[in-house]
Amino acid sequence: MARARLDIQPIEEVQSLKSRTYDALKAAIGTMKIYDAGAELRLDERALSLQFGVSRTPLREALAQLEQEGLVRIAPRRGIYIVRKTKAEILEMITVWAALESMAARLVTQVASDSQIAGLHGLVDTFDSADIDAHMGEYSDANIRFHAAIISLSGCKLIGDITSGLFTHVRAIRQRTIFEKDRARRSIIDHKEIVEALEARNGERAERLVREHTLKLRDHVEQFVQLD
Amino acid sequence: MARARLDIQPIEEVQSLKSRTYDALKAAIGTMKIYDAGAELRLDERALSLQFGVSRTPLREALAQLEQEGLVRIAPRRGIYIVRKTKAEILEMITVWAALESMAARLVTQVASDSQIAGLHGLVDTFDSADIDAHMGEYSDANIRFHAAIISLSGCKLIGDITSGLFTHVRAIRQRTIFEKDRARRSIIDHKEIVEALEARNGERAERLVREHTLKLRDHVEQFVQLD
DNA sequence: CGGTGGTTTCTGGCATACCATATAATGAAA
DNA sequence: TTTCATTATATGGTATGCCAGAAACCACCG
Repeated sequence: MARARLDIQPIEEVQSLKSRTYDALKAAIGTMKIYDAGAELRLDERALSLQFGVSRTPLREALAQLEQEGLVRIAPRRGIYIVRKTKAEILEMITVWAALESMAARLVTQVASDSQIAGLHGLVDTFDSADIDAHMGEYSDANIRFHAAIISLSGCKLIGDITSGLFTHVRAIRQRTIFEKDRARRSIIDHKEIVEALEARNGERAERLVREHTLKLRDHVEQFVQLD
Repeated sequence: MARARLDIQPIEEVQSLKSRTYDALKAAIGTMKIYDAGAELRLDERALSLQFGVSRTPLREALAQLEQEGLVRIAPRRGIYIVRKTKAEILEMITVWAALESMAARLVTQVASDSQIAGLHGLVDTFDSADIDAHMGEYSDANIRFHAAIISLSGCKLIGDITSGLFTHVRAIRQRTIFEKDRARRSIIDHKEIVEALEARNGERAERLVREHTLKLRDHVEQFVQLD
């Protein structure tokens, strides 16, 4: 089977400066703590073009895309500002997330293979209510991957695209979300129920569980996260 | 009370060329029959900049936004092409639409006023199964407005934004969808049921009805619309 | 001391010129 | 006549300069 063959590497495709600037800017904004009090939300075209070492043209095209995506707001002759989402907007994003991921769960019961669904256990069973306290960080990652896995297994690329776009915005708020032990514990229970429903190919139930699970997060953020 | 005063008009805010070019391009692409056989999908920057009477810079920024939105694809040094969505992508869009509008329906039962919901009757009761045949065009419009109204009444701006983005793409396919009398007739029945569920403040039922209604469209497109 | 009008500066908007590469056209060699 | 290498051209990518509007600054006047 294994013949000697050329290991063809994809040609080193040097992306355009616009595209690379877009990625760099998006990453920079993503890691910035834009919700901190003294955060500098203003961007300076000329300064950025110096920092990135590119001219203003590709930079502006990248900014135009970020504006389209809702990450920055360009005020003509006044400045370019990183957009701070309001609490209401964050809540809307979580609501949309709930709608999309619950639909994804429904799709999973229709299109995913048994082995794919079984793979979800690896992201859930590892954690026990008992030792959650010590492994909160790991759990947080596994939590994200669990939801990403459901969306991925749904086979619907568009749901993945939209939710990843939402995640870009919500991520900034995430560091402000306090992960209480109790919430994590109940979250694990929810996840196990969701996996059960998926395995049973019960689309209605899986959809409902995912929706309610995410709407719990919505209510939690509404109640406990302060932004404005 | 009424003193003589200057009737101040808001200054006519001239939008930027980038923004106006964006709108013009989007409209132009939207009205173009891009799924017809001999459709010219290639765009020429220089030609467009002449037609619009603007330089390439704002035009390119507008194109960058349209690329972000998925309406065009920019191939470096090869050309700019209007994106033809595949059938699979269209189906995904309708699926996402179903997820979002069903969530919107749920929200309507929670936040909309009785009078707002009652207003939906105007978009439904007008049509009778009997005279659908004669007023297919009108019905088609009312149909769109009905769904838009639900999304609007949900109060969730984000759902509106995303669905309007989807509509931009689906609209192009719409002209290929044959509106059979039978589908329209059943569609009206569905709508009436949806309004009933909304009036009863039955979130679960409204959500399910809207989801199933839109998934019917999905199945119909999957079965009868040929694209590729 | 406060406010008003003018001036400077800062900042994004736009036009233009040039660059690099992909593709087409051309022509010479087999 | 066909093929392949060379050249020309077309097309998007990038850099740069100038423009106009907005904000900041400042000096003058009340």
